[in-house]
Amino acid sequence: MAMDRQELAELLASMALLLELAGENTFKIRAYQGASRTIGKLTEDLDELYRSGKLETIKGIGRAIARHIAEYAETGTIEEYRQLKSTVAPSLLELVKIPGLGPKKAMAVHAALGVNSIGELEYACRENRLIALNGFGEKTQQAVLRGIEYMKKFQGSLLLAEAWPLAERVAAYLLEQDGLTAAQVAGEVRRRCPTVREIVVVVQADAAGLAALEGILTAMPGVEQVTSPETGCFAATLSVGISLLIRVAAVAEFPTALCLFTGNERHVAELIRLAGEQGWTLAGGRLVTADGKAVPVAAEADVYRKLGLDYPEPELREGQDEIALAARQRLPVLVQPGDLRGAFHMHTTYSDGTASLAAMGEAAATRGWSYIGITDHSRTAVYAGGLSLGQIQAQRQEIERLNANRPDCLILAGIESDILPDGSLDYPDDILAQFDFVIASVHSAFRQSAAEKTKRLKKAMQNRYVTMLGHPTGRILLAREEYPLDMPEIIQTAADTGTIIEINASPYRLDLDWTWCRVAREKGVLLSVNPDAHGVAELDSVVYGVAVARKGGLTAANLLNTRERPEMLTLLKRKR
DNA sequence: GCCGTTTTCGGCCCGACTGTTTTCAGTCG
Repeated sequence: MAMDRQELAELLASMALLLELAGENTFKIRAYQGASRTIGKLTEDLDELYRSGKLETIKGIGRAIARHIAEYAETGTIEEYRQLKSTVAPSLLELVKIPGLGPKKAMAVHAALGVNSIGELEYACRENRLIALNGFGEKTQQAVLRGIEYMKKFQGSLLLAEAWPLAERVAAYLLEQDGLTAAQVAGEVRRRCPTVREIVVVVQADAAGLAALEGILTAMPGVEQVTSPETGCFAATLSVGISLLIRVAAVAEFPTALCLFTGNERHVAELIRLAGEQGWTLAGGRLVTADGKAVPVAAEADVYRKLGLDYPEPELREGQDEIALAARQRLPVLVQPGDLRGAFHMHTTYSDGTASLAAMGEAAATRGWSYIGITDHSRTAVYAGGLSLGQIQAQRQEIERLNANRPDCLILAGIESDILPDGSLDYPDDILAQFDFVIASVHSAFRQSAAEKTKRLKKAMQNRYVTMLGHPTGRILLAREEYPLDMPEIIQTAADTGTIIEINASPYRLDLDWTWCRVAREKGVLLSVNPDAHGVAELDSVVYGVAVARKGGLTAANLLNTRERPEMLTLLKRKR
């Protein structure tokens, strides 16, 4: 059986963290970190290297780590990892997740104060006990408290990319049970919200199915504490930490119930108000006329039709202007994943990606794309292996070779250039001019004021070689707040300068947020759904970016990478 | 733990930022 290169890389990285928490020497830790990176980015066949006994020819892999890899190849695990894990206090692994608390400080509070959990750490802060420790002070204690607050805020939420497949699994599981004849995901997941607090599934059940449901849920893997707050409704906590809500509908009521449990509160209130205007009631899975007759509803779209509305896609049902648009037959025709002709913003083994340039091109072609834009990191991003001037040349030459051999998917040579604190880029214009396109992104000096940051981004967009603005707000969902920014002014500048704004489709970012998409659209700003892929599989993140675009009411015409190749190439050059 | 030799140990990778410090350690990207 072939080795899972990514899993092995993660295993080695975990060993590095465990060694750090075990107080091992820095250089040993670095060796494991380096080996992890090397394995993650390896382009040669790892199994072949193992079979031929050549693991140690890889730079950064010596005798000890080669032995670990061999063990992994044979057994799928590494014994020393298991031992390390058993010697390091599990609470330390919890504590290092707090932003601002690294391994050293986590070890200090654990060793000196006996802190064994995040809760205990918070208590110790409130008791003012951290400031007594060496290297700690008032500000560090405050920072730790802020970090804890921040973590708490995100407890009970999952990324869409985690919640979506989970919700679909729950629905599929329920559908297999006797007496349950339909099950569909509703709520935040169906609306494709970037983060999800509650999974909602609407099931259609007969009387027997309803009676059995509590037992079915209790027996479901990953479910804790099932309650039934009202008839036809079951609530549970999932072991992943978010809640699950099951809404039961009778056969004739399923489509209406699905509608009522998909839209957000404002959307549904608006529907109920519209029904009320004609003396009807909309509740409990039924639409009832003034004289008490149930309006027949065979599908969700019928609910809207009976109320005089076009069908709004679930993503739009956020109680913005979608009802008004639906009433005037003015809903946008939302972009779909199949509309994409290619993608920009992806990394290769030249910087911090895990797949080679050739592999990314191959993967794009198998997805039916007719172009991709490679953007490795620029030289300021030393931590991410940013490209030197020499590497830029080498990469361009390789791209030209690949393009000569593979005309179906054109590879464009781009760069993700860092926007420096003063708004200039980290290559001079004559270098930038050599790229087919440039994505400009912020990766440093996050703590500027809103005014400084806005000025910084505006200056970058005013550079004629900056084709796109990358992840505009810098947020990491459930981990890092977006930095303060005058977003309307940023969007206006994009419009004025012809800069394309990225919808970063990484499920950890989804940045630009969907709420700004409509503003961009109204200003005539072109957007691009960019996977920000660091490996082949992450190219499929575009699905999440398309979800953002759809939620923001965008059509295929609002996006760059829905265009056929010639038009796309023209648009890339329009600032130059 | 890895590397590279001037063959058997000594050095190993970056820069900004912050906070706790009198000269540096820890964290982060």
